[in-house]
Parts: sequence; C-alpha cells; structure tokens
Amino acid sequence: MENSKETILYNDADINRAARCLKAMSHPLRLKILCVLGTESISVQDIVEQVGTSQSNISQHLAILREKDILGYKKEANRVYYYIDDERMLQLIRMMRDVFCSSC
Amino acid sequence: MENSKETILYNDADINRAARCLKAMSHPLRLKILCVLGTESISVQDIVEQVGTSQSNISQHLAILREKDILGYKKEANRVYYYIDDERMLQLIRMMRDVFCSSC
DNA sequence: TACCTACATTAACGTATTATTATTTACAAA
DNA sequence: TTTGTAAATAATAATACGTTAATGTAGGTA
Repeated sequence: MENSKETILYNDADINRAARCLKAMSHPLRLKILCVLGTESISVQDIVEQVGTSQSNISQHLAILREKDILGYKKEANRVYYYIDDERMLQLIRMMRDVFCSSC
Repeated sequence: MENSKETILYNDADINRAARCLKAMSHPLRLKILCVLGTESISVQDIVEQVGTSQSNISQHLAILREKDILGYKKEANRVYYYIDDERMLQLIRMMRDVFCSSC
C-alpha cells in the first residue's frame, strides 16, 4: 500500500472551480464542441456541421461555454468565430484525449 | 481508419464515454469524494467526516460513482470501504490537481 | 434476545438541464 | 428598399438531478 505522500489535496475553492469547469465539459455536445475547436477558431455554422445538431441547440451550448469564460469569440462580417479562451481548458482537453481516446 | 494523430479528435464513442465520466466528477461533493479517496480505501464513515455532509447524501453520491464503475468497494465487518477503481479516473484526478490546484 | 452502529434505499419535493420550435437581431448583397 | 443568411434569444415541456427526511438492513455487541 502506498500512502506515502500526503493526499491529493484540494481546498474547497479549487474543488468548486474544478467542478464548475467539469460540469461545463460534461455534456456530450459541449465536449464535442471543445474537441472540434481544439486550438482553432471556427464559425458557428461550421461547428453546427461538425458537431451535428440544430443551430439553435449549438448556439445555446456555446452560450453556456461563453458565460463560463471557457470560450471566446470574435465577430467578422456576419459570422461569429469561437475559440477556446482558457489555457487550462486546452490542457484538460489534451488530457482527455490521452485518457479516453481509445485509438491513440 | 484512424486519422486522429495530429488533431484533437474524438470519435463519438470516446466523447460519450468521456462526458459520462466528467459528469460523474462534476459535482462538488463527488469531486471532493474522489480527491479525498485518492489512492486509498476509506470507509463511508470517514468519507462523511472528511467531505462534510450527511451520511445519506454521501451514500447517494457514492452510489452514483459506484454505478458508473468509477468506485469499487469492499465490505469488512460492518464497514464498507470505497476506493477508486478506474485507473483513468485516478489519472484525471491527478491532472485536475495540476490544472486547478492553485496552492500546489 | 435486544440494541446499536454503519450504511443503503426510498419518497417527496424543488430546482436545473435539455431539445424543440418559433421568433428576432445583425449584417450583407441586390 | 427587399431579400437572404448567420447567429442569438425566448418560450415551452420533458426529463434529470439534488437535498432532506424517513425507513430499511445487516453485522456486531451486550
């Protein structure tokens, strides 16, 4: 038994912050949006096509990610481009790939 | 077959699996349970004390983690010891610490 | 036996999420 | 102006989730 090190310790503030982020990622459509985005900026239209649900649905999920400061966006002409605005989130997504991507 | 070496790409099965795990982790009490457990086996009683809510509440959250195969348990006398049963989950928790633990 | 402790389960209730549909705003081109 | 396209918002209804309180169960002890 290895209990050598002190426990993996979070204080409650860290826990809550992490839980908030995890919750934002924990919906299949939102996670897919994040995976599709990766390090790129992609228009809503293209996100809709790559993720595969209605524009309205995507827009609502984008709003959730936007409001939690996970996504940033920039308007160009009449398109809106979203991108991952949080370096920790990018880190997490890369980690997810390592942990969950069976084919890698 | 697989083109997903360079892009951060999940197939839907991986996405859903990951989202399922994230969802299980994304509640503050459940995340705290996982952090408290770390690599150890801890009795329900001790989890209740360390996490800080009612026994009933903990028991219900433990059931959720158990049913998603995130936690395993063993009975000894009239105590039940829970532990993290999924290596990927342990990996994720360690990652969370790196990403979210401000004080480490 | 009876009693206590540790844990699980259930019910009830309120709240939060979700997808769908319809509407609306913003912008560009004709 | 009118028309078309991109995106956001609003409203609804179905479902899922979370907390509390009460009850149930099994193992240990007197």
